[in-house]
Amino acid sequence: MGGRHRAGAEVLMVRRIALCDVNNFYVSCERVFDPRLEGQPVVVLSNNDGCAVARSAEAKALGVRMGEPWHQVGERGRGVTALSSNYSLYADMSNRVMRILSAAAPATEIYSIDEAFMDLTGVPLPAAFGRALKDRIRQWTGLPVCVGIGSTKTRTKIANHIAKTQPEHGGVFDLEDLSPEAQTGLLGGIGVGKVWGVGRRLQAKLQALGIQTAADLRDAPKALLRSNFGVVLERTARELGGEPCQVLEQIEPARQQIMCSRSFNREVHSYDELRQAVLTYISRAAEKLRAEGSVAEAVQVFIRTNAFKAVPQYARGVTVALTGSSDDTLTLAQAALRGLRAIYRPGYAYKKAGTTLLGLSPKAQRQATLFDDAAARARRDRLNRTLDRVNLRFGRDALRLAGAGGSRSWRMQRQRLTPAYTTDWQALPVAH
DNA sequence: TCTGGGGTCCTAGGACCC
DNA sequence: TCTGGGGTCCTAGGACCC
Repeated sequence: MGGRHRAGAEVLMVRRIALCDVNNFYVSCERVFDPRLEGQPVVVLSNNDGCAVARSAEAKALGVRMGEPWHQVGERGRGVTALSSNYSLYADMSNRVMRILSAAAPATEIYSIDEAFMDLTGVPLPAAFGRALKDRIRQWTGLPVCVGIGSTKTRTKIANHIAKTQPEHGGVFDLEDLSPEAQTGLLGGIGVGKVWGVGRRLQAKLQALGIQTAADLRDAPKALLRSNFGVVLERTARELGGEPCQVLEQIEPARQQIMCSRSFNREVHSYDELRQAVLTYISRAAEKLRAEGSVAEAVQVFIRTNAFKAVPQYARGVTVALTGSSDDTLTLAQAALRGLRAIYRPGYAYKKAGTTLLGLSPKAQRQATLFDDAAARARRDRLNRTLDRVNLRFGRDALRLAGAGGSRSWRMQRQRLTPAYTTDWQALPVAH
């Protein structure tokens, strides 16, 4: 075979992307370690056991909605097992899945805790590849996944939706296997709100313009989409038609901010308790910052009352710039407290607080400031490393700032927490 | 009454995602 | 009684500069 033919074949090679995601991820993780939950209605709740953030098929069938506050579910929740979210378990299971995917595909983009895009361009039988992958993940981790295949990320998302909702495909669906007419028929049966990148607001506006289905969006005039909604939705429509606008991001881009925020389990009034919370959150954010080898140039703090309650409302945030970038817990904590003092007002019932680190850059490139004291900085680095090591070994917050408080009765509740089966020796499951 | 044009930077707000 | 947390990108508008 001559070189010219080879080149021709490459030009004709069709772009093919797969999206693999775990079904009802948090619930499925819990089921791996407690098989009695199999076939039962199960939900996993958000922090403070607030909302349903993952639902088994049985729970969905009972009418438990995504993001619904658990206390509002009422009768529909009868017989449903509700669990607190166990993030160390989910993160560990996620790593196992992602390792398998990365080893199997030529290129992978980890998109979220439970899904990844894979470049299958050049893979001869994409659907067969998807089925083999699905079986392997089930066998090696116990988790059920679905695989969608298409020529763009947005089409891949559609294909994944089909794989999940139409069981006859066995959990793997390749949109490109269909004829153009069949594709149009299929997209015509999918509501525009199901398209990746179309949320509730856009859905309502699009419907008002007569754009009801994924096919309608694909075929809508690009100029209209551009002028009414902007460039993002225009790209989504192009992707639906098979024109790639989003590439596979193989290298994880550096994060731009690190946030740590929590709702309290009760209302908090005093500055003292808010200070405890803010110091706890900024410590955690600083830990994440150091773990990824970055420094921050500003700290943002916010506090707010309960927006769901008819009480006097107050919500404010402030950004405090540092003199030079830092990853030092004490420096960041001082900045956070300066911000908190500026925004705190007595007389309100606070429900939530948070801190964000902004202006991140790699520590290796940190600019020295005029008042840099290299020796003091080195001592502080050692202190922070010790802090991180102790907390890794003895559990989060084993060593913490004095102002972060002892009892911390405002902390979030997780009353239905399952054991950290895979990341804590004390919690290893026992085989009988 | 008339009152440039264009660039950059920053922030706030709105939309989305999982 | 009880309503999550952590991110991204885009746009509009104001400040400022030449």
